[in-house]
Amino acid sequence: MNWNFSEDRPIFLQIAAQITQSIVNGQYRPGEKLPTVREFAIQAGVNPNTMQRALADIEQKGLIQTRRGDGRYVTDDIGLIKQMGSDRLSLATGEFITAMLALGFDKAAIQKAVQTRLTEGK
Amino acid sequence: MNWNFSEDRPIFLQIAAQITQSIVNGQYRPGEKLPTVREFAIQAGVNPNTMQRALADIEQKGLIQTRRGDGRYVTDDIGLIKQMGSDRLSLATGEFITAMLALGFDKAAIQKAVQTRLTEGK
Amino acid sequence: MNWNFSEDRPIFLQIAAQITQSIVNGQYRPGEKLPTVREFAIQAGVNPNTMQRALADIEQKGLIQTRRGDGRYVTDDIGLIKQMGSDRLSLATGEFITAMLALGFDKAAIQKAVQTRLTEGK
Amino acid sequence: MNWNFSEDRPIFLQIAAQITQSIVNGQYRPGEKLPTVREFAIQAGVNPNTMQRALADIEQKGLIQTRRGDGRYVTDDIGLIKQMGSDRLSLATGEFITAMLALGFDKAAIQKAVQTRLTEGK
DNA sequence: GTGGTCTAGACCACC
DNA sequence: GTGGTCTAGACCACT
Repeated sequence: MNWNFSEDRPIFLQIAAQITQSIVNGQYRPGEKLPTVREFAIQAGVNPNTMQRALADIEQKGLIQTRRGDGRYVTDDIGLIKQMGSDRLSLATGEFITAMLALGFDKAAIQKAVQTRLTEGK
Repeated sequence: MNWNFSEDRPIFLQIAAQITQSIVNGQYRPGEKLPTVREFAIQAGVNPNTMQRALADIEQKGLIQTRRGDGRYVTDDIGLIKQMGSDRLSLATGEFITAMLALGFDKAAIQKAVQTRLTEGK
Repeated sequence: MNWNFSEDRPIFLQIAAQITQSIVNGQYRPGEKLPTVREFAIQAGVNPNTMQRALADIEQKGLIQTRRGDGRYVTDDIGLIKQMGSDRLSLATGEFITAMLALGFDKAAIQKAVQTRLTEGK
Repeated sequence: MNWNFSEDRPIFLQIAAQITQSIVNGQYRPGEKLPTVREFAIQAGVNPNTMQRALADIEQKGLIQTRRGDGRYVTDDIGLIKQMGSDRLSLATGEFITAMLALGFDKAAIQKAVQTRLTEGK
Protein backbone atom coordinates (compact mmCIF):
# COMPACT_ATOMS: atom_id res chain seq x y z
CA MET A 1 0.00 0.00 0.00
CA ASN A 2 1.35 3.41 -0.89
CA TRP A 3 0.83 5.81 1.97
CA ASN A 4 1.14 9.22 0.46
CA PHE A 5 -1.34 11.78 1.61
CA SER A 6 -2.63 14.93 0.06
CA GLU A 7 -2.84 17.97 2.25
CA ASP A 8 -6.33 19.09 1.50
CA ARG A 9 -8.20 16.36 3.32
CA PRO A 10 -7.94 14.92 6.82
CA ILE A 11 -5.29 12.23 6.96
CA PHE A 12 -7.46 9.85 8.91
CA LEU A 13 -10.09 9.98 6.19
CA GLN A 14 -7.51 9.25 3.54
CA ILE A 15 -6.27 6.30 5.54
CA ALA A 16 -9.79 5.03 6.06
CA ALA A 17 -10.48 5.32 2.36
CA GLN A 18 -7.33 3.40 1.46
CA ILE A 19 -7.96 0.59 3.89
CA THR A 20 -11.57 0.39 2.81
CA GLN A 21 -10.32 0.20 -0.72
CA SER A 22 -8.02 -2.68 0.15
CA ILE A 23 -10.91 -4.55 1.69
CA VAL A 24 -13.23 -3.93 -1.23
CA ASN A 25 -10.69 -4.96 -3.84
CA GLY A 26 -9.86 -8.10 -1.92
CA GLN A 27 -6.33 -7.22 -0.80
CA TYR A 28 -7.56 -7.90 2.72
CA ARG A 29 -9.86 -10.91 2.50
CA PRO A 30 -13.16 -11.43 4.37
CA GLY A 31 -12.49 -12.68 7.90
CA GLU A 32 -8.78 -11.97 7.68
CA LYS A 33 -6.99 -10.54 10.71
CA LEU A 34 -5.69 -7.04 10.22
CA PRO A 35 -2.38 -5.63 11.45
CA THR A 36 -2.50 -3.94 14.85
CA VAL A 37 -3.08 -0.25 15.15
CA ARG A 38 0.54 0.22 16.07
CA GLU A 39 1.81 -1.75 13.09
CA PHE A 40 -0.51 0.11 10.77
CA ALA A 41 0.58 3.40 12.28
CA ILE A 42 4.28 2.70 11.85
CA GLN A 43 3.71 1.46 8.32
CA ALA A 44 1.85 4.63 7.40
CA GLY A 45 4.11 6.91 9.38
CA VAL A 46 1.33 8.54 11.32
CA ASN A 47 0.39 8.93 14.93
CA PRO A 48 -1.36 5.85 16.39
CA ASN A 49 -4.22 8.12 17.42
CA THR A 50 -4.75 9.04 13.81
CA MET A 51 -4.76 5.42 12.74
CA GLN A 52 -7.12 4.55 15.56
CA ARG A 53 -9.54 7.12 14.33
CA ALA A 54 -9.35 5.83 10.79
CA LEU A 55 -10.06 2.26 11.87
CA ALA A 56 -12.92 3.38 14.08
CA ASP A 57 -14.35 5.07 11.04
CA ILE A 58 -14.26 1.87 9.04
CA GLU A 59 -15.59 -0.20 11.89
CA GLN A 60 -18.52 2.10 12.24
CA LYS A 61 -19.50 1.20 8.69
CA GLY A 62 -19.34 -2.46 9.60
CA LEU A 63 -16.44 -3.39 7.34
CA ILE A 64 -14.21 -4.47 10.22
CA GLN A 65 -14.90 -5.80 13.67
CA THR A 66 -12.90 -5.53 16.86
CA ARG A 67 -12.54 -8.56 19.13
CA ARG A 68 -11.31 -7.25 22.43
CA GLY A 69 -7.98 -8.64 23.50
CA ASP A 70 -7.57 -10.27 20.12
CA GLY A 71 -7.46 -7.80 17.30
CA ARG A 72 -9.36 -6.43 14.35
CA TYR A 73 -10.83 -8.60 11.61
CA VAL A 74 -12.31 -7.88 8.21
CA THR A 75 -16.02 -8.68 8.23
CA ASP A 76 -16.93 -11.99 6.66
CA ASP A 77 -20.14 -10.53 5.30
CA ILE A 78 -19.22 -10.67 1.65
CA GLY A 79 -22.48 -9.08 0.66
CA LEU A 80 -21.69 -6.01 2.72
CA ILE A 81 -18.28 -5.66 1.14
CA LYS A 82 -19.65 -5.91 -2.36
CA GLN A 83 -22.41 -3.52 -1.46
CA MET A 84 -19.84 -1.02 -0.23
CA GLY A 85 -18.01 -1.24 -3.52
CA SER A 86 -21.16 -0.76 -5.57
CA ASP A 87 -22.19 2.18 -3.43
CA ARG A 88 -18.90 3.89 -4.06
CA LEU A 89 -19.03 3.28 -7.78
CA SER A 90 -22.53 4.58 -8.00
CA LEU A 91 -21.90 7.60 -5.82
CA ALA A 92 -18.64 8.55 -7.48
CA THR A 93 -20.11 8.19 -10.94
CA GLY A 94 -23.05 10.38 -10.04
CA GLU A 95 -20.89 13.10 -8.55
CA PHE A 96 -18.48 13.03 -11.44
CA ILE A 97 -21.13 13.35 -14.10
CA THR A 98 -23.12 16.00 -12.27
CA ALA A 99 -20.01 18.13 -11.84
CA MET A 100 -19.01 17.83 -15.46
CA LEU A 101 -22.49 18.66 -16.71
CA ALA A 102 -22.47 21.74 -14.46
CA LEU A 103 -19.24 22.83 -16.14
CA GLY A 104 -21.10 22.88 -19.42
CA PHE A 105 -19.81 19.71 -21.03
CA ASP A 106 -22.37 17.65 -22.86
CA LYS A 107 -22.85 13.93 -22.50
CA ALA A 108 -20.82 13.13 -25.59
CA ALA A 109 -17.82 15.05 -24.30
CA ILE A 110 -17.95 13.32 -20.94
CA GLN A 111 -18.28 9.94 -22.52
CA LYS A 112 -15.37 10.63 -24.79
CA ALA A 113 -13.16 11.77 -21.95
CA VAL A 114 -13.89 8.60 -20.02
CA GLN A 115 -13.35 6.45 -23.05
CA THR A 116 -10.02 8.06 -23.80
CA ARG A 117 -8.76 7.60 -20.28
CA LEU A 118 -9.85 4.00 -20.13
CA THR A 119 -8.16 3.02 -23.33
CA GLU A 120 -5.00 5.07 -23.13
CA GLY A 121 -3.45 2.97 -20.39
CA LYS A 122 -3.88 -0.07 -22.59
CA MET B 1 -26.81 30.18 -8.69
CA ASN B 2 -27.64 27.80 -5.87
CA TRP B 3 -25.67 28.76 -2.81
CA ASN B 4 -25.93 25.76 -0.59
CA PHE B 5 -22.75 24.68 1.06
CA SER B 6 -21.66 21.38 2.47
CA GLU B 7 -19.90 21.39 5.78
CA ASP B 8 -16.96 19.23 4.91
CA ARG B 9 -15.08 21.75 2.83
CA PRO B 10 -14.18 25.41 3.38
CA ILE B 11 -16.97 27.65 2.20
CA PHE B 12 -14.64 29.96 0.33
CA LEU B 13 -13.41 27.04 -1.76
CA GLN B 14 -16.93 25.98 -2.57
CA ILE B 15 -17.78 29.53 -3.58
CA ALA B 16 -14.68 29.76 -5.72
CA ALA B 17 -15.55 26.50 -7.43
CA GLN B 18 -19.10 27.60 -8.15
CA ILE B 19 -18.13 30.96 -9.57
CA THR B 20 -15.38 29.36 -11.60
CA GLN B 21 -17.99 26.97 -12.89
CA SER B 22 -20.26 29.82 -13.91
CA ILE B 23 -17.43 31.41 -15.83
CA VAL B 24 -16.45 28.20 -17.54
CA ASN B 25 -19.99 27.31 -18.57
CA GLY B 26 -20.58 30.80 -19.90
CA GLN B 27 -23.06 32.03 -17.31
CA TYR B 28 -20.66 34.91 -16.75
CA ARG B 29 -19.29 35.90 -20.13
CA PRO B 30 -15.72 36.95 -20.98
CA GLY B 31 -15.12 40.60 -20.13
CA GLU B 32 -18.38 40.88 -18.22
CA LYS B 33 -18.45 42.85 -14.99
CA LEU B 34 -19.13 40.73 -11.95
CA PRO B 35 -21.35 41.68 -9.02
CA THR B 36 -19.51 43.51 -6.26
CA VAL B 37 -18.02 41.65 -3.35
CA ARG B 38 -20.81 42.87 -1.12
CA GLU B 39 -23.55 41.88 -3.52
CA PHE B 40 -22.06 38.45 -3.95
CA ALA B 41 -21.69 38.14 -0.19
CA ILE B 42 -25.29 39.03 0.52
CA GLN B 43 -26.48 36.73 -2.25
CA ALA B 44 -24.52 33.81 -0.84
CA GLY B 45 -25.26 34.69 2.76
CA VAL B 46 -21.65 34.85 3.82
CA ASN B 47 -19.35 37.48 5.22
CA PRO B 48 -17.80 39.84 2.65
CA ASN B 49 -14.36 38.72 3.78
CA THR B 50 -15.16 35.14 2.93
CA MET B 51 -16.38 36.15 -0.49
CA GLN B 52 -13.31 38.30 -0.97
CA ARG B 53 -11.10 35.35 -0.27
CA ALA B 54 -12.97 33.20 -2.77
CA LEU B 55 -12.66 35.86 -5.45
CA ALA B 56 -8.98 36.36 -4.69
CA ASP B 57 -8.57 32.65 -5.22
CA ILE B 58 -10.14 32.84 -8.65
CA GLU B 59 -8.22 35.95 -9.58
CA GLN B 60 -4.97 34.24 -8.71
CA LYS B 61 -5.76 31.68 -11.40
CA GLY B 62 -6.28 34.47 -13.89
CA LEU B 63 -9.97 33.91 -14.50
CA ILE B 64 -10.99 37.32 -13.20
CA GLN B 65 -9.29 40.68 -13.01
CA THR B 66 -9.69 43.47 -10.54
CA ARG B 67 -9.81 47.11 -11.55
CA ARG B 68 -9.32 49.02 -8.39
CA GLY B 69 -12.05 51.39 -7.43
CA ASP B 70 -14.10 50.00 -10.26
CA GLY B 71 -14.92 46.34 -9.88
CA ARG B 72 -14.06 42.83 -10.94
CA TYR B 73 -14.29 41.56 -14.49
CA VAL B 74 -14.20 38.15 -16.08
CA THR B 75 -11.04 37.77 -18.11
CA ASP B 76 -11.50 38.22 -21.83
CA ASP B 77 -8.95 35.52 -22.51
CA ILE B 78 -11.33 32.94 -23.93
CA GLY B 79 -8.51 30.49 -24.40
CA LEU B 80 -7.74 30.55 -20.71
CA ILE B 81 -11.37 29.92 -19.82
CA LYS B 82 -11.63 26.98 -22.19
CA GLN B 83 -8.33 25.68 -20.93
CA MET B 84 -9.63 25.82 -17.37
CA GLY B 85 -12.66 23.81 -18.36
CA SER B 86 -10.61 21.18 -20.16
CA ASP B 87 -8.25 20.95 -17.21
CA ARG B 88 -11.10 20.25 -14.88
CA LEU B 89 -12.64 17.64 -17.16
CA SER B 90 -9.35 15.91 -17.61
CA LEU B 91 -8.43 16.05 -13.93
CA ALA B 92 -11.82 14.89 -12.69
CA THR B 93 -11.95 12.06 -15.21
CA GLY B 94 -8.51 10.88 -14.21
CA GLU B 95 -9.28 10.94 -10.51
CA PHE B 96 -12.58 9.21 -10.99
CA ILE B 97 -11.19 6.39 -13.05
CA THR B 98 -8.09 5.91 -10.91
CA ALA B 99 -10.23 5.65 -7.80
CA MET B 100 -12.61 3.17 -9.36
CA LEU B 101 -9.83 0.99 -10.68
CA ALA B 102 -8.28 1.00 -7.22
CA LEU B 103 -11.56 -0.27 -5.85
CA GLY B 104 -11.19 -3.28 -8.09
CA PHE B 105 -13.70 -2.46 -10.80
CA ASP B 106 -12.61 -3.30 -14.31
CA LYS B 107 -12.84 -0.97 -17.26
CA ALA B 108 -16.05 -2.51 -18.53
CA ALA B 109 -17.81 -1.96 -15.21
CA ILE B 110 -16.73 1.66 -15.03
CA GLN B 111 -17.79 2.31 -18.58
CA LYS B 112 -21.14 0.71 -17.96
CA ALA B 113 -21.76 2.77 -14.83
CA VAL B 114 -21.00 5.99 -16.70
CA GLN B 115 -23.14 4.95 -19.64
CA THR B 116 -26.08 4.12 -17.41
CA ARG B 117 -25.93 7.42 -15.60
CA LEU B 118 -25.62 9.41 -18.79
CA THR B 119 -28.63 7.83 -20.44
CA GLU B 120 -30.92 7.45 -17.47
CA GLY B 121 -31.80 11.12 -17.27
CA LYS B 122 -32.96 10.93 -20.85
CA MET C 1 5.75 57.28 -23.14
CA ASN C 2 4.55 53.76 -22.44
CA TRP C 3 1.62 53.86 -20.07
CA ASN C 4 1.38 50.39 -18.68
CA PHE C 5 0.69 50.11 -15.01
CA SER C 6 1.37 47.42 -12.52
CA GLU C 7 -1.43 46.52 -10.17
CA ASP C 8 0.39 46.59 -6.91
CA ARG C 9 0.85 50.33 -6.61
CA PRO C 10 -1.52 53.29 -6.90
CA ILE C 11 -1.87 54.32 -10.50
CA PHE C 12 -1.50 57.99 -9.73
CA LEU C 13 1.88 57.32 -8.14
CA GLN C 14 3.04 55.36 -11.14
CA ILE C 15 1.95 58.19 -13.40
CA ALA C 16 3.70 60.74 -11.23
CA ALA C 17 6.86 58.66 -11.30
CA GLN C 18 6.79 58.37 -15.07
CA ILE C 19 6.23 62.04 -15.70
CA THR C 20 8.89 62.93 -13.15
CA GLN C 21 11.15 60.57 -14.99
CA SER C 22 10.47 62.29 -18.26
CA ILE C 23 11.34 65.63 -16.74
CA VAL C 24 14.52 64.38 -15.15
CA ASN C 25 15.77 62.68 -18.28
CA GLY C 26 15.04 65.74 -20.37
CA GLN C 27 12.14 64.42 -22.40
CA TYR C 28 10.17 67.39 -21.10
CA ARG C 29 12.58 70.31 -21.04
CA PRO C 30 12.86 73.01 -18.35
CA GLY C 31 10.22 75.70 -18.87
CA GLU C 32 8.34 73.64 -21.45
CA LYS C 33 4.57 73.67 -21.43
CA LEU C 34 3.01 70.36 -20.56
CA PRO C 35 -0.10 68.80 -22.15
CA THR C 36 -3.37 69.55 -20.38
CA VAL C 37 -4.73 67.24 -17.74
CA ARG C 38 -7.36 66.05 -20.16
CA GLU C 39 -4.85 65.32 -22.92
CA PHE C 40 -2.61 63.53 -20.47
CA ALA C 41 -5.56 61.55 -19.15
CA ILE C 42 -6.72 60.43 -22.58
CA GLN C 43 -3.18 59.53 -23.54
CA ALA C 44 -2.76 57.40 -20.46
CA GLY C 45 -6.27 55.99 -20.54
CA VAL C 46 -7.09 57.00 -17.00
CA ASN C 47 -9.66 59.11 -15.27
CA PRO C 48 -8.82 62.85 -15.35
CA ASN C 49 -9.12 62.88 -11.58
CA THR C 50 -6.34 60.33 -11.36
CA MET C 51 -4.12 62.37 -13.67
CA GLN C 52 -4.92 65.52 -11.71
CA ARG C 53 -3.79 63.85 -8.55
CA ALA C 54 -0.56 62.68 -10.16
CA LEU C 55 0.26 66.17 -11.43
CA ALA C 56 -0.55 67.70 -8.08
CA ASP C 57 1.91 65.28 -6.58
CA ILE C 58 4.67 66.42 -8.89
CA GLU C 59 3.82 70.08 -8.47
CA GLN C 60 4.07 69.71 -4.73
CA LYS C 61 7.70 68.69 -5.20
CA GLY C 62 8.28 71.84 -7.25
CA LEU C 63 9.04 70.12 -10.53
CA ILE C 64 6.09 71.69 -12.32
CA GLN C 65 4.18 74.91 -11.86
CA THR C 66 0.60 75.79 -12.63
CA ARG C 67 -0.23 79.17 -14.19
CA ARG C 68 -3.92 79.66 -13.77
CA GLY C 69 -5.84 80.01 -16.97
CA ASP C 70 -2.77 79.08 -18.94
CA GLY C 71 -1.50 75.60 -18.14
CA ARG C 72 1.24 73.65 -16.46
CA TYR C 73 4.93 74.21 -17.09
CA VAL C 74 8.06 72.34 -16.20
CA THR C 75 10.11 74.31 -13.72
CA ASP C 76 13.04 76.17 -15.21
CA ASP C 77 15.08 75.53 -12.10
CA ILE C 78 17.62 73.19 -13.67
CA GLY C 79 19.35 72.68 -10.37
CA LEU C 80 16.20 71.35 -8.81
CA ILE C 81 15.68 68.90 -11.64
CA LYS C 82 19.21 67.59 -11.39
CA GLN C 83 18.89 67.41 -7.65
CA MET C 84 15.76 65.33 -8.02
CA GLY C 85 17.58 62.92 -10.26
CA SER C 86 20.51 62.60 -7.91
CA ASP C 87 18.20 62.05 -4.98
CA ARG C 88 16.49 59.22 -6.76
CA LEU C 89 19.74 57.60 -7.78
CA SER C 90 21.09 57.82 -4.29
CA LEU C 91 17.92 56.62 -2.63
CA ALA C 92 17.34 53.75 -5.01
CA THR C 93 20.94 52.61 -4.76
CA GLY C 94 20.79 52.60 -0.98
CA GLU C 95 17.55 50.67 -0.86
CA PHE C 96 18.73 48.18 -3.41
CA ILE C 97 21.99 47.41 -1.65
CA THR C 98 20.47 47.29 1.82
CA ALA C 99 17.87 44.80 0.64
CA MET C 100 20.41 42.58 -1.07
CA LEU C 101 22.73 42.56 1.93
CA ALA C 102 19.77 41.58 4.10
CA LEU C 103 19.17 38.62 1.82
CA GLY C 104 22.65 37.43 2.66
CA PHE C 105 24.48 38.33 -0.51
CA ASP C 106 27.95 39.76 -0.01
CA LYS C 107 29.28 42.86 -1.67
CA ALA C 108 31.07 40.93 -4.38
CA ALA C 109 27.90 39.12 -5.40
CA ILE C 110 25.93 42.34 -5.61
CA GLN C 111 28.63 44.05 -7.59
CA LYS C 112 28.80 41.15 -9.98
CA ALA C 113 25.05 41.09 -10.49
CA VAL C 114 25.05 44.80 -11.34
CA GLN C 115 28.03 44.43 -13.62
CA THR C 116 26.44 41.56 -15.49
CA ARG C 117 23.20 43.42 -16.04
CA LEU C 118 24.96 46.55 -17.19
CA THR C 119 27.07 44.81 -19.77
CA GLU C 120 24.65 42.22 -21.05
CA GLY C 121 22.53 44.72 -22.95
CA LYS C 122 25.61 45.83 -24.79
CA MET D 1 14.05 40.33 13.51
CA ASN D 2 13.08 43.99 13.41
CA TRP D 3 9.37 44.30 13.00
CA ASN D 4 8.86 47.86 11.95
CA PHE D 5 6.43 48.39 9.14
CA SER D 6 6.05 51.19 6.68
CA GLU D 7 2.57 52.43 5.95
CA ASP D 8 2.69 52.42 2.22
CA ARG D 9 2.50 48.67 1.73
CA PRO D 10 0.26 45.96 3.20
CA ILE D 11 1.66 44.70 6.46
CA PHE D 12 1.19 41.08 5.54
CA LEU D 13 3.37 41.55 2.47
CA GLN D 14 6.09 43.19 4.52
CA ILE D 15 5.94 40.34 7.00
CA ALA D 16 6.10 37.78 4.23
CA ALA D 17 9.10 39.53 2.72
CA GLN D 18 10.93 39.64 6.03
CA ILE D 19 10.34 36.01 6.90
CA THR D 20 11.27 34.98 3.38
CA GLN D 21 14.43 36.98 3.83
CA SER D 22 15.22 35.18 7.06
CA ILE D 23 14.82 31.85 5.33
CA VAL D 24 16.94 32.85 2.36
CA ASN D 25 19.76 34.23 4.47
CA GLY D 26 19.78 31.16 6.67
CA GLN D 27 18.42 32.67 9.86
CA TYR D 28 15.76 29.98 9.71
CA ARG D 29 17.42 26.82 8.50
CA PRO D 30 16.01 24.22 6.07
CA GLY D 31 13.68 21.81 7.86
CA GLU D 32 13.58 23.93 11.00
CA LYS D 33 10.31 24.36 12.82
CA LEU D 34 9.01 27.90 12.78
CA PRO D 35 7.37 29.70 15.68
CA THR D 36 3.60 29.26 15.82
CA VAL D 37 1.30 31.72 14.16
CA ARG D 38 0.36 33.15 17.52
CA GLU D 39 3.95 33.54 18.65
CA PHE D 40 4.87 35.23 15.43
CA ALA D 41 1.83 37.47 15.70
CA ILE D 42 2.64 38.59 19.23
CA GLN D 43 6.26 39.11 18.30
CA ALA D 44 5.34 41.31 15.37
CA GLY D 45 2.49 43.01 17.17
CA VAL D 46 -0.12 42.14 14.60
CA ASN D 47 -3.32 40.15 14.57
CA PRO D 48 -2.90 36.37 14.15
CA ASN D 49 -5.00 36.55 11.00
CA THR D 50 -2.60 38.98 9.44
CA MET D 51 0.32 36.74 10.29
CA GLN D 52 -1.56 33.74 8.95
CA ARG D 53 -2.05 35.47 5.67
CA ALA D 54 1.63 36.30 5.44
CA LEU D 55 2.62 32.71 6.16
CA ALA D 56 0.08 31.40 3.67
CA ASP D 57 1.72 33.64 1.13
CA ILE D 58 5.13 32.15 1.78
CA GLU D 59 3.78 28.62 1.83
CA GLN D 60 2.19 29.13 -1.54
CA LYS D 61 5.67 29.77 -2.93
CA GLY D 62 6.85 26.50 -1.41
CA LEU D 63 9.30 27.96 1.08
CA ILE D 64 7.47 26.60 4.10
CA GLN D 65 5.22 23.61 4.69
CA THR D 66 2.38 23.15 7.11
CA ARG D 67 1.89 19.96 9.06
CA ARG D 68 -1.59 20.15 10.39
CA GLY D 69 -1.96 20.02 14.11
CA ASP D 70 1.79 20.19 14.39
CA GLY D 71 3.23 23.41 13.03
CA ARG D 72 5.02 25.02 10.14
CA TYR D 73 8.44 24.02 8.89
CA VAL D 74 10.95 25.58 6.55
CA THR D 75 11.22 23.50 3.40
CA ASP D 76 14.24 21.21 3.29
CA ASP D 77 14.58 21.85 -0.42
CA ILE D 78 17.81 23.81 -0.29
CA GLY D 79 17.78 24.27 -4.02
CA LEU D 80 14.46 26.05 -3.85
CA ILE D 81 15.71 28.38 -1.15
CA LYS D 82 18.81 29.29 -3.09
CA GLN D 83 16.75 29.71 -6.20
CA MET D 84 14.47 32.10 -4.38
CA GLY D 85 17.44 34.16 -3.32
CA SER D 86 18.89 34.29 -6.80
CA ASP D 87 15.53 35.23 -8.22
CA ARG D 88 15.27 38.15 -5.87
CA LEU D 89 18.79 39.34 -6.59
CA SER D 90 18.25 39.11 -10.29
CA LEU D 91 14.84 40.75 -10.18
CA ALA D 92 15.89 43.58 -7.90
CA THR D 93 19.00 44.27 -9.92
CA GLY D 94 17.02 44.41 -13.13
CA GLU D 95 14.42 46.75 -11.72
CA PHE D 96 17.01 48.99 -10.18
CA ILE D 97 19.05 49.36 -13.32
CA THR D 98 16.05 49.76 -15.61
CA ALA D 99 14.68 52.52 -13.41
CA MET D 100 18.00 54.34 -13.25
CA LEU D 101 18.55 54.14 -17.00
CA ALA D 102 15.05 55.53 -17.50
CA LEU D 103 15.99 58.48 -15.33
CA GLY D 104 18.74 59.24 -17.80
CA PHE D 105 21.77 58.06 -15.91
CA ASP D 106 24.35 56.26 -17.97
CA LYS D 107 25.94 52.97 -17.06
CA ALA D 108 29.04 54.57 -15.65
CA ALA D 109 27.03 56.72 -13.27
CA ILE D 110 25.03 53.77 -12.00
CA GLN D 111 28.11 51.69 -11.53
CA LYS D 112 29.80 54.45 -9.65
CA ALA D 113 26.84 54.97 -7.34
CA VAL D 114 26.76 51.28 -6.48
CA GLN D 115 30.50 51.18 -5.98
CA THR D 116 30.43 54.14 -3.65
CA ARG D 117 27.67 52.71 -1.52
CA LEU D 118 29.34 49.32 -1.28
CA THR D 119 32.66 50.69 -0.13
CA GLU D 120 31.53 53.51 2.11
CA GLY D 121 30.42 51.30 4.94
CA LYS D 122 33.85 49.82 5.05
C1' DG E 1 -18.95 53.35 -4.25
C1' DT E 2 -15.26 50.09 -5.34
C1' DG E 3 -11.94 46.64 -3.58
C1' DG E 4 -8.15 45.92 0.09
C1' DT E 5 -6.52 45.55 4.65
C1' DC E 6 -6.62 44.91 9.46
C1' DT E 7 -8.41 43.80 14.06
C1' DA E 8 -10.95 41.10 17.38
C1' DG E 9 -12.76 37.13 18.73
C1' DA E 10 -14.87 32.77 18.14
C1' DC E 11 -15.14 27.93 16.72
C1' DC E 12 -13.50 23.78 14.61
C1' DA E 13 -10.57 19.92 12.76
C1' DC E 14 -6.52 17.75 13.40
C1' DC E 15 -2.45 15.54 15.59
C1' DG F 1 -1.89 22.96 21.40
C1' DT F 2 -1.63 23.41 16.32
C1' DG F 3 -3.28 25.63 12.10
C1' DG F 4 -7.73 26.83 9.41
C1' DT F 5 -12.00 29.12 8.84
C1' DC F 6 -15.53 32.37 9.54
C1' DT F 7 -17.91 36.49 11.27
C1' DA F 8 -18.31 41.31 12.45
C1' DG F 9 -17.04 45.65 11.87
C1' DA F 10 -13.92 49.34 10.92
C1' DC F 11 -10.84 52.10 8.10
C1' DC F 12 -8.34 53.27 3.98
C1' DA F 13 -6.85 53.94 -0.98
C1' DC F 14 -8.41 54.39 -5.37
C1' DT F 15 -11.46 55.60 -9.42
